[in-house]
Amino acid sequence: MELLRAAIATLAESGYAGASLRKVAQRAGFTTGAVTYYFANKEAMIAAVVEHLWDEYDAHLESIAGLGLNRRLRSWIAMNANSDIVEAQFQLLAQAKHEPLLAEIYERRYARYRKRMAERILDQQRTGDIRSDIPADLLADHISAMADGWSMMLHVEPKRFAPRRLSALLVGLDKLFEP
Amino acid sequence: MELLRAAIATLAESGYAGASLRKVAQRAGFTTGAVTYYFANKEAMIAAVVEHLWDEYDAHLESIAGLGLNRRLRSWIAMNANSDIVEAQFQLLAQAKHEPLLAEIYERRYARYRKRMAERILDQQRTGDIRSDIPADLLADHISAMADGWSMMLHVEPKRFAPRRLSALLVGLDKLFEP
Amino acid sequence: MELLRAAIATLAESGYAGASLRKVAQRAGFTTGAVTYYFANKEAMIAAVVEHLWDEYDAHLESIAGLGLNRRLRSWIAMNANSDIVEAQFQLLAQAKHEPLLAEIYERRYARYRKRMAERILDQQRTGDIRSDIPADLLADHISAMADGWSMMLHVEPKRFAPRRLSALLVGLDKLFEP
Amino acid sequence: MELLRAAIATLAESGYAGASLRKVAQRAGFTTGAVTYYFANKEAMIAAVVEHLWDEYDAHLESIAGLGLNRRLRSWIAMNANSDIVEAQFQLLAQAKHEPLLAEIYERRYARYRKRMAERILDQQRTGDIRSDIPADLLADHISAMADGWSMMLHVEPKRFAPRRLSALLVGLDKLFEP
DNA sequence: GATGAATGAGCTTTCATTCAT
DNA sequence: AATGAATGAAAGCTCATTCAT
Repeated sequence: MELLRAAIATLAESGYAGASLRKVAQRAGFTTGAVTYYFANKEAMIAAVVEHLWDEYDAHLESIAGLGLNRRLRSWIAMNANSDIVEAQFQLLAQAKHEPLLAEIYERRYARYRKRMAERILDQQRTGDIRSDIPADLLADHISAMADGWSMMLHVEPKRFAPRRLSALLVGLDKLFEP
Repeated sequence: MELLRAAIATLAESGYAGASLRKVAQRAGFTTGAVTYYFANKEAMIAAVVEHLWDEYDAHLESIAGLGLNRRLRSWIAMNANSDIVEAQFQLLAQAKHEPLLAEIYERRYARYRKRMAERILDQQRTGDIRSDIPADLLADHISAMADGWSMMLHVEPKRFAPRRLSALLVGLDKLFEP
Repeated sequence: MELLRAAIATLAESGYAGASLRKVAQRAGFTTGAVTYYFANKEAMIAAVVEHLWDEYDAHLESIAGLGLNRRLRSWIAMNANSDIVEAQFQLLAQAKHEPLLAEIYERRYARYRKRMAERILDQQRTGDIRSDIPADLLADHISAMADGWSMMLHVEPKRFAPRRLSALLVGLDKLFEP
Repeated sequence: MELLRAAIATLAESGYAGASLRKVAQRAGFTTGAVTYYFANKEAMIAAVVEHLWDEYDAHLESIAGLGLNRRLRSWIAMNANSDIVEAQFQLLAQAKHEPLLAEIYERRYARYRKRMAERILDQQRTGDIRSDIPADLLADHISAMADGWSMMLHVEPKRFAPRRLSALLVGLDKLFEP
């Protein structure tokens, strides 16, 4: 829906504290009343946004599932830079710790996300693309933590992700995880 | 100062959006007016909090500088679980993207923090405790990203950091970084 | 609108410094939020009040345009005494020097007001009711300054405007301006 | 005293609504506490300021008492433009209507001021410099009203007081009041 | 004689929410 | 299906005032 997209853009642009219903509605071309017409209240809208974000996130990851780790990371970084998805996710995650409803959603979907990643890594361990001396679920945890950390810093320390530096980081990663 | 401590606790408890001057003042046993007496405005208070947080964070890292990577990570995770420092940092970092003043502070102090970590890793590469086929500054980046990612998820997915699981993760880490 | 009327009454009663949105809203039977619903902010409300005041002021002057100078002044003084218009104007004028937006409105409307007055005086110069040895625009300036001065003092020195004294002042005025 | 001077300058610069004790104290190089040390409260300070302003105003008028009407007005206009006295007076007068203590002071000193002006005009009527067909006290009222009106508009409509226009206005005035 | 810490009331403004239409 | 008027609570902030030192 239009409103969800507007909410994501607003979250990415203004942060959670700055994402008022007013702003969201205005960006979508509605009045504030419309938002509370479609959603019971703000919390409900935010919850819908989170689910929607995860759907989009999962879809993107699915679309690059066949690629190698390095390629996947590059594609993921491109999404970070060019879409509001990850930034909005980050803002909502920061809020999730103080809203049980959000926390529940994140716990559930994050677990599923990491399970899939573990499966993918297991595949690559079988084909010999990734080291096998560490269980796949642990590696999935290591990698997703690193990804979270980078997405967290992307807009605060942009220099850290300049193309050349980024390549070096990914080369390093390859070495860390190669058999 | 009392107010800084109260601000950190409030940030950790209520998040950035919920950390009003009123709440901070009340927790410290002051009235709202006292906060604006000591700080020109909220932005100034937040900036003071950030600097203070980094001072404490740095002090803690300094105190465990001599230990091995594994020990350092364990101590760092203990701090995450038992102190408000990291949670408050996370809340402020989420806001930093939308407040240039904060962003500037984070950029400066984060760079310094990662530089020190790289020096420490270089030491351990020389003593043969850490693999040397990847430059120390890249490894510092990998590790700090992972640390950021974990601190980000600590309160949302507590199960991910149950003692047994945590040990496994750290064993995995050791393997990733050992020569 | 109700709010504009309430604002004018509040300005007249409490002065600019004492005319809070709270008071205005309360007098109009609204909550404070209603004021900021109709006006973007206080400055916008004040600007709307000023334009409204001038509209009413102009309408009154128009309604007495056909009368002689003496009659016009008497009618104008009656308005001063019985309506909040002039007192509110005075309060806002005092503030205009420190708010460019207000200053601009006053400059524009005052110029128009004095231009009309000059036209009226020119008419009376042609009919021989007012002396012609001084240009009409200068006389308009003299008279409007006097009117401003009196409206300024009306509520501070009420004795100065007791009926008998007032008549004497107007007789004097007639002599000053008669051919 | 330093504080009185600072208060006058602040009133002229920021208007009554903007003249906080903070600003006054700061301009005088004191702390806010010092103001309430010297004066019982804000009202008392304002009252002291008003008396001081009148003293200075009277002193200035005394110093030009011997000059002709036209000269006196020119000197008075110069004071308006170059000193804070008249502007501060104006701001306080606007407030006087809502503070009985101020109103009382203004009533008393304004009466005295106009009495002296009437005496001076009487002198000039005797020497034949001013028309005698209107009683001096009425003329004093007419002139002081005009002066009030001009001082009120000086900073709002500066164009109205450009040198050339001003001269024309004063020539007109001379004609109005000449025998 | 003057400061500096602190208060508490009040200010403008923003916001989520309600509800008649 | 959606608007627009209005609310009421809470926010950041300013201010006059108090008082121990």
